[in-house]
Amino acid sequence: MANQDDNQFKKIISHAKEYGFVFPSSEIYDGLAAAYDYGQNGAELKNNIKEYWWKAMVQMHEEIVGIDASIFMHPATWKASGHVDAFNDPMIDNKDSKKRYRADVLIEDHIAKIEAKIDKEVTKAAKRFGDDFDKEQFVATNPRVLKYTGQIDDINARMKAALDGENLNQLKALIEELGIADPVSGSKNWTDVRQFNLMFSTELGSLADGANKIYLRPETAQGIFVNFLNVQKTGRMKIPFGIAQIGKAFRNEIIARQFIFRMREFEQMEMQFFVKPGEELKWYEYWKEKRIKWHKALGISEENYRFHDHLNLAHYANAAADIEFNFPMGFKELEGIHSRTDFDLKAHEEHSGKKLQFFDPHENKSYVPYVIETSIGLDRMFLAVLSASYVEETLADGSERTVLKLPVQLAPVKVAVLPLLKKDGLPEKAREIIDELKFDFTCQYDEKDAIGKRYRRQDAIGTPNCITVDHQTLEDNAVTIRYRDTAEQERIAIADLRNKVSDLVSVNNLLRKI
RNA sequence: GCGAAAGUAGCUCAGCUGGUAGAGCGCAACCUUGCCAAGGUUGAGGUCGCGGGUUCGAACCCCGUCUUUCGCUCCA
Repeated sequence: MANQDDNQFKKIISHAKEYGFVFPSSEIYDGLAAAYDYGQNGAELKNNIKEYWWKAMVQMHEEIVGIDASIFMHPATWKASGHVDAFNDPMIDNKDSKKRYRADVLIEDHIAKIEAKIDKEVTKAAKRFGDDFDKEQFVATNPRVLKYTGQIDDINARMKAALDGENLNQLKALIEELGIADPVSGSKNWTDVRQFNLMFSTELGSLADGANKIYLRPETAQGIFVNFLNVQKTGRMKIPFGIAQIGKAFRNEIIARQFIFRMREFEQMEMQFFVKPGEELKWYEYWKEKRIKWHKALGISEENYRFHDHLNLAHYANAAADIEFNFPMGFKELEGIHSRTDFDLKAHEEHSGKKLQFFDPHENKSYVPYVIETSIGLDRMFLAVLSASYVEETLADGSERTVLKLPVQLAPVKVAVLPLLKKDGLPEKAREIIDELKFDFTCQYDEKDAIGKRYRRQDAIGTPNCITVDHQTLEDNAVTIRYRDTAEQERIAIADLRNKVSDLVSVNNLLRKI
């Protein structure tokens, strides 16, 4: 099964390249790992996904507005958000098992073992002393326990010193000195400790003297939080309200893999919804519901989606769920809906010294709003749509075709206009039709090769409607419209084309379902 | 970063025990063609990933190197 899925994934990737959806980056220079470029059809599809999201979130909600924040942000932003510390993990590899660990976690696990020994002493003693047992006194006086607690304090102090001083050699020395072995292989054959900083840094200003180090944002959310006051004041926004944003983010992933699923440069579509404290879980449920509806409106088979509720919550969250999608490599996270409490705004208050609060006239008091975040990976959404649409099917006559059954509203090309023959004025008539339709739809003209071949070419890029001009068209101003999924045909007056196609492919159809 | 596999035309690949490149599809032009990957003619396109070595001679043998893909941590 895994093999077949793997195969399917490969086919989708090469189809994406062959038909101008996704190219490996800088390919003429042998490419750059895990960086990809969207081609002529990919860019259209991506834009259509963005449009669908933006309209569903911003246009359809009067209480939500959209912004477009800078990728560069003041370095203090990332102190406040916790990224400078939390995204700075010292890693170490075991050379025998090839497993990678966080160095501090290894040491903490070692400490936990010592703590377990203390517990054992306590349990033993409790048994021995019976009812008279005073645990606190025992722990404070028993020489063996004291020895253990002394060890723990010592290790903690040295680990803290090494981490604070970013002294990776000290960390490794500590691991070796404690005789920590890989839990998998039991081996003590370690590599050096290396720092994996998940944020990309660069220098602001042309002089790289090191004083002006800034980061490329690792998430778009902070651009929203730092503009909370600006938007609230200038837009006269009342709680509850939301701020939406689509934009690039950058993470120096150790392993960026699986096509466009995990890239170091990626695009997010995020919305932060500010609510009254105490009402966050109500809104959390509301947005979970809303967001899954957004997905399901696309008509992609529903068993491809599932919720995954987080049990272990991040320090800033009090509820979190992922919408997972059945990608070619299995169910993986596509979107996150998180109740982020007031963690971010509070942190920015502390670091900036500005009051990031909302004055509630009904309660006659100010408070820091709580935040519900919806955050979807645009590239992942693209991959979800693409992989769910890719179909190889056998037609009634036994011939095969590869067709992208994209949600028609997202298709890169909405209409292909094809003269049945490349003569007798049919091409001219086809051009006339395009010149009229191009104001409303992305169109493509094709006169090369036999008609069947042209249909298949359009199938391969997911064009929902093919319009064929024949000799009769010149007499009665009617054409044949052929539908992608069924290959069925219908005769229709040219004058009715615009409305007909619009009814079929308008994003409004999706928005009304949410 | 570590381990494994692979790099020949736009794509998929062939190329024998070393004798300096081929097929199918695709692409372009013309002819033919009345609706689901039709036929014909012609053409464009490759210093065989890169560097070195062995040899009279290397796509092929040897060494190195680069890149990509897949596994190991995390996440949108």
